[in-house]
Order: sequence, then C-alpha cells, then structure tokens
Amino acid sequence: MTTGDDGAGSTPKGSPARRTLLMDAALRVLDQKNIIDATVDDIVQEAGVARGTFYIYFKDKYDILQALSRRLNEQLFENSHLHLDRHVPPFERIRTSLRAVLDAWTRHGGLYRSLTQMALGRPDFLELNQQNRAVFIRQIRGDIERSIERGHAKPINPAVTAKALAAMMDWICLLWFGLGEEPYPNATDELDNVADILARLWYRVVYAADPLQYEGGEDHIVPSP
Amino acid sequence: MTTGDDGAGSTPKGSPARRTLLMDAALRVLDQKNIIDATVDDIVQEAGVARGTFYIYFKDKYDILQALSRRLNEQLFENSHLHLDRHVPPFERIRTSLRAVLDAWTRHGGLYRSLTQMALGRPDFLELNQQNRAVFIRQIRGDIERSIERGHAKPINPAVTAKALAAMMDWICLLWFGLGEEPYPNATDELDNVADILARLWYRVVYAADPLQYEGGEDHIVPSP
Amino acid sequence: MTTGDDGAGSTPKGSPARRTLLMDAALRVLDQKNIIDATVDDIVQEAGVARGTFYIYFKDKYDILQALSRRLNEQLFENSHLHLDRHVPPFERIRTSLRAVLDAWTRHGGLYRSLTQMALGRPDFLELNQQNRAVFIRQIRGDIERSIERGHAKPINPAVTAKALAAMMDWICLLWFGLGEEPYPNATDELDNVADILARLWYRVVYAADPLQYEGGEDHIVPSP
Amino acid sequence: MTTGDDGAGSTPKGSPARRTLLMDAALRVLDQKNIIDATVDDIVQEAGVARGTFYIYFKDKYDILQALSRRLNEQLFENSHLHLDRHVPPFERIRTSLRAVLDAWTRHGGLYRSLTQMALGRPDFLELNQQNRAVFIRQIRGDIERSIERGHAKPINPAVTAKALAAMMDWICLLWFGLGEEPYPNATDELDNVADILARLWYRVVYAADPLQYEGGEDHIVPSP
DNA sequence: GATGAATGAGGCTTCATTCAT
DNA sequence: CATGAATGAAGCCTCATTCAT
Repeated sequence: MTTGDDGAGSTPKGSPARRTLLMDAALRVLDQKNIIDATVDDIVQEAGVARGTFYIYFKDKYDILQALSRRLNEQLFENSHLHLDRHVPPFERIRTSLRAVLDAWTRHGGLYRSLTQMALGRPDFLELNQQNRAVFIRQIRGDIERSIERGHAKPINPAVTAKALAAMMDWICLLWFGLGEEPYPNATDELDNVADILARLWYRVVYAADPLQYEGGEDHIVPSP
Repeated sequence: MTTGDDGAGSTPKGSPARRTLLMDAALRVLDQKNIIDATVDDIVQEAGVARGTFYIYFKDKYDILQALSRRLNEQLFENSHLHLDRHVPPFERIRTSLRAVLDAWTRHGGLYRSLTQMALGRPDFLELNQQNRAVFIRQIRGDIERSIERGHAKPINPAVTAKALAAMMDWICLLWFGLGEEPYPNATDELDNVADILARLWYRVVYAADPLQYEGGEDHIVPSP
Repeated sequence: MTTGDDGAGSTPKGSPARRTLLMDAALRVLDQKNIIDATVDDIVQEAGVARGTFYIYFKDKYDILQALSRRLNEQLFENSHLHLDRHVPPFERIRTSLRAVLDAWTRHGGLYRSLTQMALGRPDFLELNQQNRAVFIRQIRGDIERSIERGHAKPINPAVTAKALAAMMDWICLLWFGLGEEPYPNATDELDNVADILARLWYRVVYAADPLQYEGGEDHIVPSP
Repeated sequence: MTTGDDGAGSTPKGSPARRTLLMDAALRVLDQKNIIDATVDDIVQEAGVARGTFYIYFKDKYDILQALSRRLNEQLFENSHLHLDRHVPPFERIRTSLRAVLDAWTRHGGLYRSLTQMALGRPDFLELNQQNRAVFIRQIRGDIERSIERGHAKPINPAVTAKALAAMMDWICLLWFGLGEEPYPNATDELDNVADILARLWYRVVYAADPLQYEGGEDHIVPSP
C-alpha cells in the first residue's frame, strides 16, 4: 500500500491534506491576484501555514500553479464522462457542450487567467496550455471531419476551423470569467442565452446554414435593449 | 513649464530621438523576452544608453510598453486609411481585412504578447487592450448590423458575434505570431491561404452560407499537410 | 537518569546499533560531500531512518563528526598496539610507520578532509585536531630527542622538527587521499614506494645523512613518470 | 582608454575604489571569521555600503574570496622580483626564502585559512590552490634537480621531495598564522629563529648533511671540483 | 540632459530543529 | 523509541529607482 504517486512520478512528501490545503489557498489567492503579483507568502498566509511548509510540497509558486492545472484537468476529464448521446441533434449537442464549457470557466476564471499569463511567458506553461487545448481541438476537429464525411456539413478546412472555434471560446471566456469583461451587460446571469448564441454561430461555421429549429424563433437573437 | 501630466496626451520630455531610440530598443527586447522577465536594464543595454536615461523618458518599463502600444495603434490607424471600396463583394472585403490583420500581427507579435500578458494582470492595461479591441469590434458589429438590416445576412446577435469573431482572430494570432503556434505546419508561408479559410468561416458566421465564388472551388480547403 | 553530559565520556543514548548505523551512513556521506555541504538530511537518507531519529543520537551534524573522529582514533590506537620492535633499524622503523600512516589515510580520507575543514573554522574542532596530532608529534619528538641523546642523530630543534614532519605528512596525505592530488601520477598504486621516499627524506632530517642500506640502491629514487 | 580588465575578462562594473573598499573589508572580516561563517552582510557592514552594492562588484562571497586570492598572488609575485643572488650559499638562500614565506603568512593568515577551507570543499578553489602552490613547488623542485645534477645534493626523488617540503611549510604556516598554533611558545616573536631551524631541516633533506656553518668544520659539502 | 554607481525593499529558498503522534 | 510534518530564522539575490557629478 505504498502507492500514492502524485502525477509527477515523485515520492509524495508530506500529508495529502496539507497539499490540498495549500492548493486551495493558492486558488483563492489567484482569484484575486495574478500569478506574477502573487507571492509564496500570500499563499502560506492564506493557508495559515509557515513559510517553509510550502517548500515541502512545491518547488515554487509556478509549481503549485501547474499542480492546480493538472488537478483541474482531471476534474474536467471526469466530468466529461457524461458524454453526449449520439441521437441528440447537432445543434443541441453543440449548445450543451458550450454550456458546459461556460460552466467550467465560471468556477475557474482566476486559475485560467494565471495559466494563460504564464503560457505567454514561459515555454513549459505554453506546452501545458497546448496540451490542454489539444484535447478539445482534436474533438472539435473530429466532429467537423465526421460531419463533412457524412455530407452533413459543407467542406471547410477542419484543422484551422477547429483551432479557430477553440480560440474563440478560450478568449471570450478568458475575457469574461478571467477579466470580468462580459459579452454584453449582465450576460453572466444568462449563461444559457450566451451558449445559445455561440452555438448558433458555431453551427453556422460548420454547416454554413442555420439550425432548423431556429429558423423561426428570433426572440433570443436580439438582447433586451 | 513643468506641467507634469505624464498621461496619454502630455508633451514627452527630452529629445524625441532618444525617446524613439529607447522605444525601438524596448520593441526588440520584447521580441525575445516577455515584459515580465524583461528589465529596464535589458532595454537600456539594447539602446546603448545609461540606466538613468530611461527614467528621464519613461516612468518604468510598463510606461514604455504603453507608449509602444499607442505608437502601434497610431500606425495601424494610418494604414487603415486605405479603406475598402463599398463595391467590393462581402467575401472579398472580409478576406482582405483579415489578411491585413494577419500582416499587422506578423510584425508585432512580441509586442502584442506582452500587452496581452499585462492585460491579464493589470487593470490599466486591460482597459488599454479593451479600447484597442473596441475599435475593431465596433466596426465588425456595424458591418453585421448593416448586413442584417439590408437582408443580406441572417439575423444573429451582433454584439456577441462581433466579440466572438474578434476574439477568434486575437487568440489565433497571439498563439501564432506571439507564441509560434501555427494553425497548421508552415502556415506562416501561406498567409493568404489562412486568410482565405478564416474569411470563409467568417462569412459563414455572418451569412449562414458559403460565399458564391467558393461553392465550387475546393482547392484551398485542404492545406498541404 | 538524565545526566545530560553529552561530552566525550557520556553514555550514548538509544540503541548502539542505530548509533553505528548513523555513523556509518555519515562516513559514507562524508566521502562524497564535505561536512559543510552535507546536511542532516543526507545522513538520515543514507541511513534510511527518519529525520528526527538523528537528533536522538546526535546534537547536530558536527556532533556526529566528532563522534566519528573519536571512533577513528580509538581504532588507530588499537592498531598501534602492534608496536615496532626496538631492534629494527631506524630507517626501517620510519618507513614502516609512514607506510601505516598512508594506509590509515587511504581508508579515511573523506573523514580527515571534513575534520580539517572544521578545524579551520571552529575552535572546538581545532582542539580535537590538535589533540589527535599531539599524540603523533609527541612520539616523533621523543624519537628525535632520544636519537640525539644517544648521539645517533645530529642536533636539531626537536619540537619544531617534530611539528614540521607531522605537518608534512598531514598535508601531503590530505591533498592525496582527501582531495585526490597524488604526489606523482599513479602514486596510489605504489604506496610502498612513496613511503620509501618519504622515509628517506625523514631519515635525512633526523640524521643529516642517508640510511646505509640506500647508499647504493637508487632504483626507487626516480619514479615512473 | 577603455581598458581596465580585471583579470576575468569582463567589463569592469563600478568604481575600482569601491571594489577595493569591499575587498579590504572582506579581508578584515576573514581575519575574524572563516569564509563559511562570514556573510555578505558582514562584509558590506564592515565596508559601510549597502547590501546591493556588493553584488555590483562580486557574484557572491566566494567570488570576492577568489579576487582576494588573485590580488594576493599578484602582490607576492611583485615581491618575488627581489630574487636571490646566485652567489649566495645554499643554506643562506633557503633561510632567506623561508623567512620571506613566513613574512607573507604573518600578514595573510586569515585569508589563507579561508582559501584552504574552500579548497577542501570546492573543486574550483582546490584548483586555485593548486595553481598557487605549483609555482613554489616547481621552483623547489628545480632547485633540487639542479643541485643533484651538479653533484651538490644527494639523489632523492625531486617531485615528491618538493611537494613534501612545500606541504610542510604550508601546513605549519596555516596552523601558525591561520589558527594561532605556534611551533613553540612565543615563536611569533622570533620568526628568524624559526626560519633558521626550518632552513636547517630543509637543507638536510636536500643535502643529507648539515650546512657548513653549522658543523664543527666538517667539509661535507664540497663544491664540485 | 546624461550618466552610472549606490541604494534597499522585497521576495526567494534552505535546513537545523522541534514536537505531536 | 521512532517518525516525519511543520516550523521559522537566516541568508541569498535581484532590480526598480534615486541622485550626485
């Protein structure tokens, strides 16, 4: 019973509880400060432990950020087990997926912001970021390719399209949940509506047409003036 | 006169030549390092002036970054005088615009990267970033609204769509020109092709259909692998 | 009983086996690192015990070093019971002694190195070092005085000479076995030859002449280059 | 006039006066503490400058120690220009040389102690130490070889002998001037006497006889006819 | 204006030592 | 006794900023 690898392949030092305590504290700190301005001191104070304790569990503040990133990805992966039924019509699938993405961002905006900031500055974080995105991009691309093959979607470069759509979501969400810039005023109260709009947009990109069930209903398209 | 307003509109102190020298040096530094890792020392060494000189012209390294941002925007604004003819068909206009955007990014990837990094960390840079984006978003939105009004485009929420399309371009370009992640291998040698693909995607978003001149020609859709 | 005398003569706490385990581990560590760079952690890891265990047996890493020093001296003392016959001629006695010294150093170079390093930095270790050397110096001095008295050796200040000869051996051996600087290339494979040369040198210092049995045999004088 | 290389090949930063100020302060600190216990803080406080100033001139405390070592060697080299006359008889030459060595040590005991301590712990300092010793060892060896060739000295392995004699001086001096252990009580007041004794010892090693002026008229050492 | 040496606040990191289990 | 997590003092080092020349 001596297993308990923490993902990096190293022997786990210290108690898992303390490790979690520190990671949660770091998460809270990163909701208020960005990783650059945050200090190890901020984290240990938030966690209520001594300075040296931090270094038992993490090499530096970037190390704990990576740990947070990994933990988040594991959580997202587990959630994604609730995969979508094949019988659900395309638009519905897109909308549900995007809604889930928005949801994930609501809860981790601060973390994503810091991860992005690091990706802009350090190759190792860029790679981490790329790997995380790759999972989604691959899936989007696969969907597009399949739809094209079956003749449902109109031909369009799947690689670039997938990247573009993923980029769109990433940056909108980062601005929104990481930096507080809503797509329109009080959009945060109507996540469903935003998901709807974006899904429609997404559908158009793939199918070069509007989804059938929307052809008539315009009530969501124009926001309250 | 010592009217010490060092905001956006104040008369810069010192000789303009020196100021430009420093800004150019900073630009070169930011192509290699990101703003966080870059130091005032890096800049003055690159410029070949004394350390103290920097502080005659700029408050700190963030000040010079803002100055670079402003200078870039002025340049972009001047270039955009070459506005597009109204008689050009929609797809062509989109493609040409996107091509110009790609072009701007090729030459300023490092600067954009640092500006983005700062926007993720400091409110003042976020605002600067928002203002810069706002110009483009407003234009995109206006285009969409006009097209919808004239019945050319199918109705879709113009505010969110404009933001989404802008976000898509921003993030793709940042990854590409700021971080070296090409949309597909050697895409940098075929900017025209990428502009084409993105324009098609963009067209679909706005018009829920493919542009006429493309209905038959598939040669651009699949890039060289 | 809590007679906390942790000096030289106190009864060591804890199980002797554990104590020895730690000391052996420390010895191995000191063969690779010097005492300054070595940490308590290095030692307990090498020993395979918990960190806290160390402090049951030793006050700190300097304490265990002193213990090692004492143990070594006891071993050396026991070995020196194999004293030399009075009938052995002087040169032979010198050579055999020096050979034994070289032998002791081969096996404890790392320990001597650390002990010396500490002697250079802390008074208590200097004193320990002095006491250890004093035994030998006293013996050398006694030998010289006796030889002079008997008219065998030519008069020379015995105190300074003894110190000088001891210093010579100490420093040569430290460089050699503690720092890897051989007196001449591959000398380590010919300890006997080096002992021979040094003994001759030593003999000259005491007797102001060459030993008789060497007057003719020159084969050892020039080492293989 | 932009020369002014400080030996390491780098562009000199800061004023030479400040550099000297710091080195002198460090020298004073090293007379009282050894390099391990000394801190950068000790040095800057002794020098009366700010903490950061130190790092303009030196990388860390080991860097300043190396600088001190180099400076000392340059000084010693300049002094050694006062070379010895060839007409001076051997014993006299030895005695004068050893007297000069003792003299150098009196003034730099603390520095030598720290240099030795570092040589015991770090390969780069060991090499520095070896280079410094090599100069003297080579000279001693040359003397011995020449004397043997001319038939003045009795054959003995010159390499090992030179090393042994140098080692003897080094360690005696280190104990004496670096650690306060006099060869005999109040020896420090009679440097000449100690030089005399050591010279005699040295002479015996090389010539396997006593110098003429010490004998009762024995012509052991007769210049080759 | 220009210089560049000096400053010192601020953050980082290690490791000897303690102590509850 | 043994453990090993937690502690925090102590030293390190960088770099933005000032200021006398």
